Amino acid sequence: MTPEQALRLLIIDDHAVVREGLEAMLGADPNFGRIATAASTEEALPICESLRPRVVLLDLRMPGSDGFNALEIIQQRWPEIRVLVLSASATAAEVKLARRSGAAGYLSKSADRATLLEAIQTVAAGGLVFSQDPDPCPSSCAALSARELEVLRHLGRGLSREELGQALGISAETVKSHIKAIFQKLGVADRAEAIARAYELGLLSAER
Amino acid sequence: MTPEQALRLLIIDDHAVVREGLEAMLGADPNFGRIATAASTEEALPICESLRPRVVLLDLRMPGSDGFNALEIIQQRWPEIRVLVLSASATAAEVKLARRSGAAGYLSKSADRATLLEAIQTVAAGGLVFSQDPDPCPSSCAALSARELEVLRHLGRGLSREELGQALGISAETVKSHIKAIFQKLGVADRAEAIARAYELGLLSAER
DNA sequence: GAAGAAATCCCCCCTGCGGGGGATAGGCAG
DNA sequence: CTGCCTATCCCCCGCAGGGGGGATTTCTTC
Repeated sequence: MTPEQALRLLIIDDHAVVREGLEAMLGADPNFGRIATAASTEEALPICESLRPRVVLLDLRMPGSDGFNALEIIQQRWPEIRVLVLSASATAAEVKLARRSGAAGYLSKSADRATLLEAIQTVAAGGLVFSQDPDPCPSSCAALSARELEVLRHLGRGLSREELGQALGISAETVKSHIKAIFQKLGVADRAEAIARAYELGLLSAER
Repeated sequence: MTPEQALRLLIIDDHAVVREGLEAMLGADPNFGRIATAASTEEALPICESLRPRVVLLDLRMPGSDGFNALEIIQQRWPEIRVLVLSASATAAEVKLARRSGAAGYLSKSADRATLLEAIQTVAAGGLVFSQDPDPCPSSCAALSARELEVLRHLGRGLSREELGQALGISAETVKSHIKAIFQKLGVADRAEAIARAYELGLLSAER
């Protein structure tokens, strides 16, 4: 493989162990050229500009700036960059969202080395890697509407219907309707269970 | 360093990336002897028996069997093994619990290579590593008691006070007391906010 | 042994929550 | 044009949830 064909790679992950680990794993492979690392979105953008990596390995769960944020920015500025999302937990909703946001692939960190290498090659070649969908949604997994998701987030902040209505500029009764719909779609009975389910499904994320 | 002094190590983490990553990082260091890896508690125990590692690197967040589970079992069977806990998020409550469960150290995955190596050396030497507490708890971060944590988990399942009381074999009034204490310690106003805060603090985990 | 925390149980009170039943308007697809 | 979905708003009603007071026992910790 000539140097021109060497695959330039950027790893974005806030965990040093994962960064150095991936670097060590992939650096040994002759297929890869320069491998750069970044611990945050802010750090990553200038590197994208200068290095112009073919593939970016991106961790979605990062404190501060959301991983989705980075994904969208990168896809907007450099559409030719192939983003392979690495995530600790593969929620169906997250995979879907990542796909829609322009990711070329989605891989669990539980994936072994061979799977990872193959996935990188695939996305570098222009392919998609959204193989395994362990789909944690049992049935009737109707997606929440944007409004409902917004209401859900406010529920997690402990707002009452009245407060929530003021926050969104709608009446408390409307809030009630949304909450009712949320309960039905998530198959839960009260707010607490709704929040728990939302975290399990990845609709809400712990890292903020 | 003679072979007898070489530090035998066991890495327990369900993420292949982290496992191979750590192995690659540490394998290069001449201080270490054999390095074994395990993806689960079940896998780890026989390795502990045969390898008798001086240090175990343990990821607390593992699906299926809880990381704490592994920690307690290892400390009970092989008290001489030094367990260094590696976790994605360093919650004060988790650090405390790990310490009480017999861990020799607690390190965030965000720690850099040098910090990690130093931490391993320290715990291997019999020292403790509970250095940095970036303490995500702003103030009055009293740790939840075991009972309160149990109540909290049931809250996330949508149980009423009465149901929860029956589940735990106590009266609904006692449940109320526990919930009250939880609200106070977490600084929240209702169940939904409590669940959200619990996920943010890592008291509850999306991986189950 | 005193102090403290944790776990258990009890009282009153009142507000907000959630279930049930609606209605109206807009948008988008068939 | 006729559904279908979403978002918006309204009513009644009963009870669980949460705030405010307590109390007792056990256990650890100093």
